[in-house]
Amino acid sequence: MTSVEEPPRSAGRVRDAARTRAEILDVATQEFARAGYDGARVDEIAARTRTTKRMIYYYFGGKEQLFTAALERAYGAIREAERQLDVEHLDPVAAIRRLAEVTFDHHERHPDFIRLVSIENIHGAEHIAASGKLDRIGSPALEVIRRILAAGQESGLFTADVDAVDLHAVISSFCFFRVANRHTFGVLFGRNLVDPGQREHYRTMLGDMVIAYLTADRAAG
Amino acid sequence: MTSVEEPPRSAGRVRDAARTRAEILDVATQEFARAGYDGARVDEIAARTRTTKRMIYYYFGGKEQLFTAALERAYGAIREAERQLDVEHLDPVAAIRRLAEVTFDHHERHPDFIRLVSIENIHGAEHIAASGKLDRIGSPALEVIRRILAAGQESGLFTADVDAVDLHAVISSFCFFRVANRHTFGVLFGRNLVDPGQREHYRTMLGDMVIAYLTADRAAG
Amino acid sequence: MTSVEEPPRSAGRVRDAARTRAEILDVATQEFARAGYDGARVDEIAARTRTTKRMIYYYFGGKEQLFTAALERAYGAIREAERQLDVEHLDPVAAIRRLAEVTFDHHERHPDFIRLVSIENIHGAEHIAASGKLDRIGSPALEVIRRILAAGQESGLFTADVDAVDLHAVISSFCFFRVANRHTFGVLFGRNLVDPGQREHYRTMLGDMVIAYLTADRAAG
Amino acid sequence: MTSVEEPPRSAGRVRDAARTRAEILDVATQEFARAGYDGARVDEIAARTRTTKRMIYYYFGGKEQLFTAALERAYGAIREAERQLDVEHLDPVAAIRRLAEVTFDHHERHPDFIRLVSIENIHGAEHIAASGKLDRIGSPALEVIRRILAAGQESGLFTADVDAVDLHAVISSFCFFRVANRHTFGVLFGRNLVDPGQREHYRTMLGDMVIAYLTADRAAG
DNA sequence: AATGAATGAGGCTTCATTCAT
DNA sequence: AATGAATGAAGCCTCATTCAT
Repeated sequence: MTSVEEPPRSAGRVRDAARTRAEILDVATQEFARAGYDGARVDEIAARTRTTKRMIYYYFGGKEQLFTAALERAYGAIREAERQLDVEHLDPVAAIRRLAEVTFDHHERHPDFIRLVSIENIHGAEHIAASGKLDRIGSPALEVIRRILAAGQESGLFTADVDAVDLHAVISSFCFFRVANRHTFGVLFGRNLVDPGQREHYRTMLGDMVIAYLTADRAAG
Repeated sequence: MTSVEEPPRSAGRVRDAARTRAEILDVATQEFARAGYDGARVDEIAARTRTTKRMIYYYFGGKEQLFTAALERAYGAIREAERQLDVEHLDPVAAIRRLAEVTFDHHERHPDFIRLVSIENIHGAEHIAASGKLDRIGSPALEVIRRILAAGQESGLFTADVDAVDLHAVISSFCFFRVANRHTFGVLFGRNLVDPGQREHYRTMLGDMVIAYLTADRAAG
Repeated sequence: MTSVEEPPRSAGRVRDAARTRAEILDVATQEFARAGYDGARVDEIAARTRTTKRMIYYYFGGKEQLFTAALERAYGAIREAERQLDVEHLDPVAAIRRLAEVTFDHHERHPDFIRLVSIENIHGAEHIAASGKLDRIGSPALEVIRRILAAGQESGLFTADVDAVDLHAVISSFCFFRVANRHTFGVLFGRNLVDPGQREHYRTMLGDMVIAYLTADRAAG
Repeated sequence: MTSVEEPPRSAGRVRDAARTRAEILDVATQEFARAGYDGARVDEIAARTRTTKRMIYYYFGGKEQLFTAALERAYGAIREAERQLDVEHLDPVAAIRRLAEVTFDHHERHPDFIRLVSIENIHGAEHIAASGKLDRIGSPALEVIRRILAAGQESGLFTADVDAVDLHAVISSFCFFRVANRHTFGVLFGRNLVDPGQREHYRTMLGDMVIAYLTADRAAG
């Protein structure tokens, strides 16, 4: 009755360990995002987990390593999303728009990731600098951008002088700001940047802006 | 006995008090910017001041109020910079470019303000929401943008469908991201967004992009 | 009715602070002596004091500084005892015997001091080395020994080749060992070195030995 | 198939087990000596061993038993050294000097043993008291001392009233103090008691002192 | 108006040990 | 006989704040 498919006898524990690690990482991400690095409470993370505080230290070593692990996982997710990007069949304009939308959507869907990155910047990026996993990892999107820009510039559609990393920065800026600064922006200007009813508006606007920039006749400025 | 010319007897003290307040605020801004709200240490702020920790409580009430005061002062500075903005004599394109540059320059010059805003967003903008001084204060830039957009749209130079707040968000996004996320961006992509040698490049790029967006033929997208 | 003798109004607090410090030091000495540096519990020290654990950190800074302070006070006490030493009027033999007795008595009366010194040696004397108060403080007894030896050697009573520091080491050895190693010695040899009934015996023995050594004809060995 | 010459199948393991035990004991001795009983870390001991922490519990039961085992082995070594003592052919004076030298040399060569004994005394000798192996084991040296004293007293060379255990205490005092308290003594008096260049000096001094004491005319004191 | 002294509450971490095979 | 994974209990310390003039 026990099929060969079944995991070995110790699998239960092993799977539990992996699940526990993942659970800790989930809760830690939320807690760090909620209150910042120093504001986050290891006790609180433990309390919202099926394990104890002790286990956090057993699995991760400490608060700092836990934060780094949460950051690594979050960056892994966006890299994965970018890796899924399939724009080879699209013309340069559509491809860039698609790229902007994927970036937009990922930021929209992962506000905690955005907060983690904000927090990491408050701390001078010390954790990713020391991570080894993230140091100079770049972004799969970059290679895609490079290919699209080359194609667009070759075909004469795009202005020739745009750099891939700069373009990535421009796209990220808007996506990031819209999520990261939504609170102060909302209070200051009375406008909710992440209002679902405005999502399509901003998504289009970003694409429009990038395309306009890439196809503009610089002499016009 | 005391002529009207004479300052009141406590004037020296009063001026000292004002100076002390300002000094505390300076140091607090740096300390909060350095380590985030919870990472900042009241002891550290006091140590780097000519007063004692007790005085911080005497003048501001507590850590939270001190943070709010620092934030209020920082926002006051950028509003002041925007108020200096004199673009009435410029054509819409030049005016928008000028506005973008002023915003760019202010962000460049006040990285601590940027960090304070990042931190405030980590905390859901609770301090400015409760501030009274900042709540819905908006931005002097906004009125300027509205006027420029109206002129540009009327003259047919600008595409008709751009909103002033949205444009402000776009400009702020890039200026903010470049400073706020320079650490993670630097480590991840090996590129220093605030490299002085690239400052003019990015300043121009922002203007180009905004102008391109405003003058674009949307049908092109 | 309140006489001028009375302490100023803030004296109560000040005296309380001094008393509290002293009380903490008393209890800390006992606790460190009881269990060694790492075995000692800050919580336990606090519990046996009229203050809280927090006050220990307020007054001393931490466990390590508390240990150092206890050590400094204990060394201060023996130096004071040695400073009381008045042997100028005695002949060299009686003077040396008196010195040995004072040393013997101080060790006898301060077993906690002995333990503190044992503990400090386990830790490589790092605390006194860093103390500043104790570093190379030497001992008042040393100068006394030097004078006695000089007198004794000059008069021909003492063998000429004995060094003051060496003699101090010899005297201290026995006094220290008798107290510090009484537990293992007792279990191993079934003899209580600090048995009150044997105190005079050991006190005399030490003097006899030292005198014998100082007055011996080395050729005899 | 298995000849009688062959070790039993488990011999390899058994020998390994014995070697592992010895290795653990070596490292434990160093670690306890380094930091005291409570300062020593089971993790550290395990890390410096080819086994795991779990094995320490498997072989010894716990930290306390491990300390006891280390102590037992160290005491076994000095007892063995004393057992090697061959002074039957020497005259009483030479014999006593030889005994003092052997004790001196053993202390010199086993500073970790000295530290273990210091630590054990900090803890009231509770481990050796409970050991069974060490309780009232005395010292082989004692019997030797007794015989030498008897011979020396009988021949009139030695003063009659010296007890063997007392003499053992005197000799041990100096040997022990010189090693155990070298750190505080060094810092306090600026003199290194275990300076190799002074070894012979102190070795001779101890012998001189003991002989002087044993041969002295008590009336002199 | 200004301040030195004191403090309650909670933070992160690490220890020796045992569970479960 | 031997072991990898897990853990309860407690450790030291530091934080923002208030007491009491």
